Amino acid sequence: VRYAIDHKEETHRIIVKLASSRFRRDGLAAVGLRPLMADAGLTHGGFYAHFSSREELVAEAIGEALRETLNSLSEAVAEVPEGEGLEAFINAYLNSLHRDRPDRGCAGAALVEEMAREPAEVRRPFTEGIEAIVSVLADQLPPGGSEAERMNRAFGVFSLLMGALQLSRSVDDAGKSSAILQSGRLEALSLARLRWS
Amino acid sequence: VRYAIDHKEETHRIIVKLASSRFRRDGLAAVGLRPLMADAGLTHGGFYAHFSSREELVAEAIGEALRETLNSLSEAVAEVPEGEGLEAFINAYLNSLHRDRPDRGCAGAALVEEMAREPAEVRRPFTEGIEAIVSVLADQLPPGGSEAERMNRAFGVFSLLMGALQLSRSVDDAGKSSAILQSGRLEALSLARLRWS
DNA sequence: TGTACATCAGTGAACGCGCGTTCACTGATGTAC
DNA sequence: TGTACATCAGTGAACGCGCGTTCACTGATGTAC
Repeated sequence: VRYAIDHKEETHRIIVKLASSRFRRDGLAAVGLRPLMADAGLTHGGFYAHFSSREELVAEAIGEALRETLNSLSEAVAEVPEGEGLEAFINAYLNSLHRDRPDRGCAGAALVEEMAREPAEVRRPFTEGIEAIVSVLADQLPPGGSEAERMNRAFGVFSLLMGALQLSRSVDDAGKSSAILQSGRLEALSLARLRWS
Repeated sequence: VRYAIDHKEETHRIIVKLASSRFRRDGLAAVGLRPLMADAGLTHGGFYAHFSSREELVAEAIGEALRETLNSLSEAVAEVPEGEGLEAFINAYLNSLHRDRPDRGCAGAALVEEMAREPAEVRRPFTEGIEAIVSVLADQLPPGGSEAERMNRAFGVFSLLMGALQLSRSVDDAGKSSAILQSGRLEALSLARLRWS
């Protein structure tokens, strides 16, 4: 079969996007190449025309997932008037829709544990993606503080948001899950608004 | 072979303890029953004399892991004078030793993502274990606030600690990892000491 | 214009491997007589 | 006291299955002549 000039690039892009969703939904370990390629409308043998190994796909998919999250959080912040970006960020991150759709959500919350066991090739795009997201949050903090202080606080608030989202997904009771989301938003906001020391 | 009366119970206990370490270190998915039983000095066939399925082991091991963490955090708090329990808890949770030994550490930080995909049988002991740990933290908060407010704040602080520990394990740079631990301790302490509204 | 050929994204059988689970069997000891 | 037997935690071969990876092959199209 002879294809259009950009056909292969397009296929590559589709596989990465699909993988970034599957990895977030099922975890890195649970995604097989055969079902993945089948979902993309292909057979498994073609995989190695696009990637040298499964690990290369993981690295690309992590980057893609965090880029999506960065974009959607940046949009949520950009949509509201000056000064309301902090609440917009927190509300966009910690809500029941994000809890229920990990496949479209933050790859940090979905994959951070598995990242700890991955080689540098995979951890690098992860680290960069997380830092970019935390930087957006740092920009929404109240004025004041040094750049380092602002990043430290943003990392703290982001850790809280990520941890609370994970707990809301894992707890064995719908009421407890909602309570974690709601109190998480309040506590994150309180910490983010703490005066600079 | 005929064994001592409590021999089987002892073997059962050893398998659960070993599994709780392996699960935390390698993730639920990566632990096979054959290597696990071999580590316990047994062959894989004997597994089903102790557990009806792998899932039953997972549920028991989660409970065991969280009980260990509860005990070690309770001890850390009990060792210091009245009023210093909060700092003791935070410092015991967010440090480089805990970061580097997930197999002996908090099962929340190590397994919360995988819990989200497990059946109720496994999520129940997880939820109970996390609540017990958060209760210990709530008891260390400064006086004031309703019981609900205290638990909400404790959940916020614990989310921060857990998220920061995970990020410190996943980031691709030793300096960044240390910075996350240190700023995490400070931010967690600031949030925990916020006056009650 | 018509024909032969090169291209190359994608196909699918095959590789060795480890997985969870089942089950007929082992064999050292305590018990019954 | 001596012998036959029941117990049962643990053994290890076997089951079907999906995994990541390799590789000889396909076949519709664009290009060369």
